[in-house]
Amino acid sequence: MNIEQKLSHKTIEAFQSLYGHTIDAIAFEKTNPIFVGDLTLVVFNFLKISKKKPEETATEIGNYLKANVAEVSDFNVIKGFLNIVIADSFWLNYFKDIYGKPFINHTLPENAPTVMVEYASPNTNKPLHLGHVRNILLGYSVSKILSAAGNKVVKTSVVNDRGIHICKSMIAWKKFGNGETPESSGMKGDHLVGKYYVAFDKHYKSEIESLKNKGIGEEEAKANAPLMKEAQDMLRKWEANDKDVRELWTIMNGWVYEGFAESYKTLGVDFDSTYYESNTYLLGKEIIDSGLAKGILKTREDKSIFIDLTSDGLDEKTLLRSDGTSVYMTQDLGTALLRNQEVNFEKMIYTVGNEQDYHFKVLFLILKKMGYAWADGLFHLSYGMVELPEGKMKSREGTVVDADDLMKVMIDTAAATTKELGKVEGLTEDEAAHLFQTIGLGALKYFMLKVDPKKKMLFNPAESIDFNGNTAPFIQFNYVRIQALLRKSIEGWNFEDQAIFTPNIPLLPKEKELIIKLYNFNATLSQAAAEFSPALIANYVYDLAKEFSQYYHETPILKEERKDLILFRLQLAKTIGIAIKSSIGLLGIEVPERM
RNA sequence: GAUCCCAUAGCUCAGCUGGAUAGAGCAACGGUUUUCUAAACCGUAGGCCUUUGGUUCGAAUCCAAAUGGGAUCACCA
Repeated sequence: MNIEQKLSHKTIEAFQSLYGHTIDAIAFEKTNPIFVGDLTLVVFNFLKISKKKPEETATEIGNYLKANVAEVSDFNVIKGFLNIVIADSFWLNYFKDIYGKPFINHTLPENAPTVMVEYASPNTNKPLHLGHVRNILLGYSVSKILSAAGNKVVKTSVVNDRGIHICKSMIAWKKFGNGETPESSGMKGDHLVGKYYVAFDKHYKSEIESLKNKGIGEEEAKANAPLMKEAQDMLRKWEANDKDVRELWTIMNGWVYEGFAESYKTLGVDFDSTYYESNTYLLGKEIIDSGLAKGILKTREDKSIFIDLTSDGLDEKTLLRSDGTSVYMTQDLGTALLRNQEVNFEKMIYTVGNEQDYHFKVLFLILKKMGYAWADGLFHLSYGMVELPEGKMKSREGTVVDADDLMKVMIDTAAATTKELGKVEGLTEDEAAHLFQTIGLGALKYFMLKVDPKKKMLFNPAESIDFNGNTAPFIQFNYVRIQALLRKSIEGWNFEDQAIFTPNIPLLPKEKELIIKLYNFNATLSQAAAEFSPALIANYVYDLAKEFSQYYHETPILKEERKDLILFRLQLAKTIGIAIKSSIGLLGIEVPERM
């Protein structure tokens, strides 16, 4: 039982004993820093029960708690606010309990619930871009958070490897590629395929123009341009399993996968499973049949099948076209069912942009209406678009901010800044490269994850590569500073061997604050897991690092004269280091040992 | 036309399960180092929390409407 629960419990007891009234729940909140105290109870709501003035009620409760709860050392009352002071010895004992223990328990209990997290979900006709980066970082971080919170997490991805888009790249490559390969060109595979996607677009547009010059209307020109005809023809051949088309498709997708793998590796993310739409696009018929049998789905006169959601405030949604082929929704229904059969998840998180809010609302509703119990565990982790400042980064037709370019810029900037600060001395080339990557990617990841997922975010290239203030490098720097402190201390004496704890040392206000921050780790983790929000972790770890930074400046540690204080401060610093590493690790960010 | 999301300092964002004087970072200005590594710390300045109404002892926070911004409403994915 934690201290809040104990206090709540005792407060309920107090109401019973003082006023003969039973209350269900009591919530303490953090005391506003401008007042003395750690936890505060607002008593306005209970005046009807006490039938006394706010001050009087608060004082009576305060007296009861002070007398009956050992940890309560004092209290004060201001208007209807009862501020409770928790004894330093409680915090010191708490610190003693957690010292040397990991913040995150990596061994899961037998009965840990299984959660599937989907993210990335790229198309195979072009490289990853800025939008994918936010998606991937969010999904990966949520996976880590859920895992740390005691779930068995299965990271998964759906690859959109079929359709007109990849046929466009294939056609363009056949016509203009002259057999170019990643090996022959030295280009990353996904970029090579993307290049032909852009080439298709360019030639397609000029075809449209020339048709329009012949007096053909825009719509007709778009539909009848020879290149588009060829792409559509290729898609039909693909669906008919044409040997040549399938072969080229396999080769070009293979290039893209190699490219993606490299990007994922640099980004430091991975997956436990991958679903390919070429395998799943026909799924969902099973659900359709069962839905028809249950009378949930209906057939129109033209044989198309739909579900009527108008009573739920939504529209009619078609699930099978009149020619019997399936649509996006059908495929998602089928994939959800397949995944549930395969991994038997309790929760399934879809990391997909908010432009698909409606799609997922409908998807989940249909599955619920179909009676699948697991449909209640489905969640759309919806995130806002990444916007760019106007006029920037739009120079190249057909490309937005490329993920690989972006990572390179971040790493290069980290290298330049590190060198400028003269911090590369004594590092081997490999060590330096790893450091630049840790800092550069850390900055990028933190920049994207510190913002509430559902909000759209502005990506300003100039500001995002800032390494000062509320950034990952600042947090990493504080971790590094702690490590330096620990290294220095070992030269003089081994504090580890003297882990004798003195619970009656004087605790500085900042030290108490830091211990409370450590104490809050578990609550923050639970909340982040419940809300699927890496931003909460980002805020937590920044606060912790900032508090430590202030503490470090105002408090001597190794220069302190009392040995027991040196010991305690080193132990505190060490524990904060572990907390920083654990927390920021939940964002997929590493910490260097030196920087 | 309908539905959904967003609106807090010049900029980027916290705070939103109602509480006491709304917080950070960046940018601006001024300080701190013969060092437990300054990618740091301290200070100054900067706010009608979009507007209007409602609920409440109490509203940035909850409700309603308005305004502004974004998204969605295919037998596309």
